[in-house]
Amino acid sequence: MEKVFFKVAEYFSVLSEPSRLRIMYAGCSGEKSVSEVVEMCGSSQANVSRHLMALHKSGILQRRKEGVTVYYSIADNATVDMCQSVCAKIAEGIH
Amino acid sequence: MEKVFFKVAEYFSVLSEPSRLRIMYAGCSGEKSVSEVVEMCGSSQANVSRHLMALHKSGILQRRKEGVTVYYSIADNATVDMCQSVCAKIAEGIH
DNA sequence: CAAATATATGCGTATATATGCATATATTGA
DNA sequence: TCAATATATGCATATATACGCATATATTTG
Repeated sequence: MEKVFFKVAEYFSVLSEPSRLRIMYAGCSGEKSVSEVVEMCGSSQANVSRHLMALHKSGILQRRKEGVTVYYSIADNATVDMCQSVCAKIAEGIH
Repeated sequence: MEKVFFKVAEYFSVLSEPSRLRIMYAGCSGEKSVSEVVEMCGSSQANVSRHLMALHKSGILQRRKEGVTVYYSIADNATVDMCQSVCAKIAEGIH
């Protein structure tokens, strides 16, 4: 199955952007609306919205709409654990 | 530490290319020379060399030179385990 | 319905990078 | 030293995408 390489690459690709990792980090403390993430991350609303959507489409974040507000939350703890492992590995390297 | 986001992103970025994942897969069966990887992956020598170098610089592959031949091997089993976990997750999704 | 608020998206641009091609570099052997 | 082999790299190009900006869409409230 040659397609798996592309799927896996696509998955890692979602996690290969500092902005999206910042958003993931913001999400670690619980469900957040788009505006809340915007405030926490200091990026533009348009970009945050796009990044959240990307994380959602890849299955990493859940999306819930309540009125005009959209809430995103971690759907896949395995991904967060993975990010933390990598963080730890890198922190080791820095010391 | 804001820099961590960039470091982690950079790490995932190395794994976000099908060609490099193919090379990683080739490396799973043990140490390989550049030519061997070229033959296994069907990509050009120039590209394979560059990808191997990238994987080496990120600390995922080890590099050993013996005469004119350069051998690369998995230096970081954690990364391979991670790739396999992601593979499994994706395989689930496909069914 | 009009205004305000929250979110998503179209478009242009700048930047990163994967690849092909040619070539440089290094090592071995005749 | 010259040729052959293995690997690395410079350069041009095509493609992907993050971002800013403006705007569309949806929902609530007056």
